[in-house]
Amino acid sequence: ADDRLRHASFRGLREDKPVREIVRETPKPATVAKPQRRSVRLTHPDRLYWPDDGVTKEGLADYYVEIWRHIAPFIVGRPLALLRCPNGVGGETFFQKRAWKGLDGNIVLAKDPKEPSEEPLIGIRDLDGLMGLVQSAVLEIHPWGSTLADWERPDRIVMDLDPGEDTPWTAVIAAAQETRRRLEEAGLSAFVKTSGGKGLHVVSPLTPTTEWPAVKAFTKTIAEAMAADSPDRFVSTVAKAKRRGRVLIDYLRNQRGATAIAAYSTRARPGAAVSMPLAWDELSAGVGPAYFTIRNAPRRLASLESDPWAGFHAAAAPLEAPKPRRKTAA
DNA sequence: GTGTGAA
DNA sequence: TTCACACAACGCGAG
DNA sequence: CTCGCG
Ligand SMILES: [Mn+2]
Ligand SMILES: [Mn+2]
Repeated sequence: ADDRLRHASFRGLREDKPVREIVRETPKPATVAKPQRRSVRLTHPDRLYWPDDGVTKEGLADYYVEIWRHIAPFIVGRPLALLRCPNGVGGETFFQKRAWKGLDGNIVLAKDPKEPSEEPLIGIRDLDGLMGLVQSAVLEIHPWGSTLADWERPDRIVMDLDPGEDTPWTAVIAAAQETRRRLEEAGLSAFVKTSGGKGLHVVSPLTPTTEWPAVKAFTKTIAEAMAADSPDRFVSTVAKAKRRGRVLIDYLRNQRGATAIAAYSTRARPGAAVSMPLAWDELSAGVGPAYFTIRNAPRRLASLESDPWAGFHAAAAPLEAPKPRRKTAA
């Protein structure tokens, strides 16, 4: 069913070239009952949150109900930073990390043990919580890398790969592969997703055994090594001036309190893209960072033989103290 | 999107 | 009752 | 210290 209008004026549209298995024709028989949207009522369900794309508030809720089982492990039980856009993309937007007056009852308060006198942070427990976020006009969900069960020991690393101006997409793919190599060399597994914006994220699941400062130091070492080994391809500092033609290896997502866009979260930009987990062999010129959207993501997930990130949580490994490179005799 | 307080 | 208005992050690294 | 950054 081809629904809702697409503005003909929206240029830069991907001409849905079928990319191998990325989005399959025949959906798998859908048998599992979808979780129903329950107690949370949406005000203004027909309000356009992505006006250029014809996506409404209710469309956003439908998307999250549909992909709930995929997104849940990445957003439940963690402090969340939120990007809210009550008037949709194009209207005023603001980040919010602390509880507010009148927040939905399904959104939980989480007092940061490191700042007992501050307002609590925000979390969710279940689909109703996510629906509460939708009702609050949350268009982007940015979780911490650690959980409410263990604030100080992250259970994932994110290497955020951002192309500079004039950096070809193939260079971002190469950066992801190089990042993967180095993470695996350290005994970790590495998974890749589009960011829904301009780049890629390489994500490693961790067993939460190492505290933030050591985790950050580890990721900084990787970023700086990459920049040192290929100064023409990579930079590890955020200053934009030096990025042209290169890829920023942004390791600073890996600090206490820092966040990165969640897998499957929508982005508050024209196009209604989402951050989409991929298999490594799906990386290609034809699948850009914003290829997957609210519209085509559910189709992809319903038709995939196997979720490329199915093994994500089982693949968690401890971050070992960096081994001495090789022991030199004597 | 929501609570507040003035009109 | 209506409506204008305020409010909703913040820490880090570079220079 | 201010500024840019995400
Ligand atoms: Mn970044
Ligand atoms: Mn990025």
